[in-house]
Amino acid sequence: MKASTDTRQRLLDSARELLYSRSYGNVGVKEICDMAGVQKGSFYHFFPSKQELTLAVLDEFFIISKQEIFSRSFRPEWSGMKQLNALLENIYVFQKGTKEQIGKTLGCPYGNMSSEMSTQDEVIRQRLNGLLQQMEMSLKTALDKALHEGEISPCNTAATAAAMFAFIEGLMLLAKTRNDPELIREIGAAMLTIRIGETAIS
Amino acid sequence: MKASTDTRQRLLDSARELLYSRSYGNVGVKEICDMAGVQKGSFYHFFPSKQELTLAVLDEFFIISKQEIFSRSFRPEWSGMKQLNALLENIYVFQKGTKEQIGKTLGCPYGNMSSEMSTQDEVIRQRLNGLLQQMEMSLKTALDKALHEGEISPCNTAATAAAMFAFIEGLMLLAKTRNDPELIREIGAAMLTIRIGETAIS
DNA sequence: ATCGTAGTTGACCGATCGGTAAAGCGCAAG
DNA sequence: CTTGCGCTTTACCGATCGGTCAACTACGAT
Repeated sequence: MKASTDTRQRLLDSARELLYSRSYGNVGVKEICDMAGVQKGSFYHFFPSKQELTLAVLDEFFIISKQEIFSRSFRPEWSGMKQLNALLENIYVFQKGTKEQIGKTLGCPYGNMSSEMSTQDEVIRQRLNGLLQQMEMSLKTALDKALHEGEISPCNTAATAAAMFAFIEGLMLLAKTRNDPELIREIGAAMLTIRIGETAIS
Repeated sequence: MKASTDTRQRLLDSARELLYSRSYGNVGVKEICDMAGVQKGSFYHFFPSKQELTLAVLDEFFIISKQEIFSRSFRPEWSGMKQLNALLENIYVFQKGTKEQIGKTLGCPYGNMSSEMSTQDEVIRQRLNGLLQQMEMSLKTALDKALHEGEISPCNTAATAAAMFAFIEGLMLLAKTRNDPELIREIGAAMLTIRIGETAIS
């Protein structure tokens, strides 16, 4: 065939969609191949195993997340708090998008994968943990900015960022369970009230 | 055999352990039967399908949660805020227990199941949603108590309870991803700072 | 003593699982 | 023209999947 070089990419795309909308254990490589229009033997030419495919999907997801969510939220010209607000809004828009497209609120791809696989595949767990830490760091940077610009009073920004990130993950999980992205709008703003180690002066 | 009547219970116990420590899609009914010392045909005498077994496991998990976590947290003689603090502590103790026993932090059984199954099985999703709402209601009751006793200033307790619950779920998910229950201790207290609809007077 | 029934057993179903092997393809470099 | 190679195709592997089935056992009620 001539469609040669994009075969890997089509496999990646199909796998991303299927793994995100379903799960690791409930999606077979046969199904991924069918959606991509690729033979199974060809799959194993590009990926040595389902596990490696999953790691590649995770990495690609991270790139997409940065493009669609993070770069649209953490704009340098915005204040720290405005950045955090934008993050919530962009997450809402993303979740609402999938709901309108396929009728389902899918939640966080990393959180989903972690729930299922963290106890079963140590390599995947560590990859997930690394990606999650990077996102958490983005929150901390925004918080540091907010602190530096006087938007918030002094606190432990590292711990607060971790707590805010936990809140976001839980928020997406609950939105998925209710199959309703509006939950993000309804209670998302509570994230901004989270604080750890606040030195309550004045 | 003579072990007749407890066969169903042994199946339930095995399934609970396996589904919690692994996942739905990665645990087969054969494996559940083996652990329970039960023949597969016998399994289908008690449960019409893997789905029904899962629903039963969820219900039993809820009973256990109430015994091990909720009843030890929401003691009527305690103040609302003390109850919420106790909840965090009991969750920590529980997660730390599994880590010490099997070396892994398993997170929330409902959150795990929801992540994997909410998009694939509507019946399971609804059951999960119902259980989660009940737990959220417990938080609201504690918050109302705290408000009534003057521990906190007026706010939207229903929305605040939902936000606190989201935080807890995210907290357990992150602890699972890091495979470290200590995270619950490190940032768990942030839950108490969450507030929605606070009418900031004075 | 007999019958109904709850429970058990082990074989079996077609389908799918992740993964392998080998042969064949088009194409570019020699 | 030929060789080598990236890629594709097809058939296949043993294992497991969720679920079914009929035969069988043990026991309690009549």
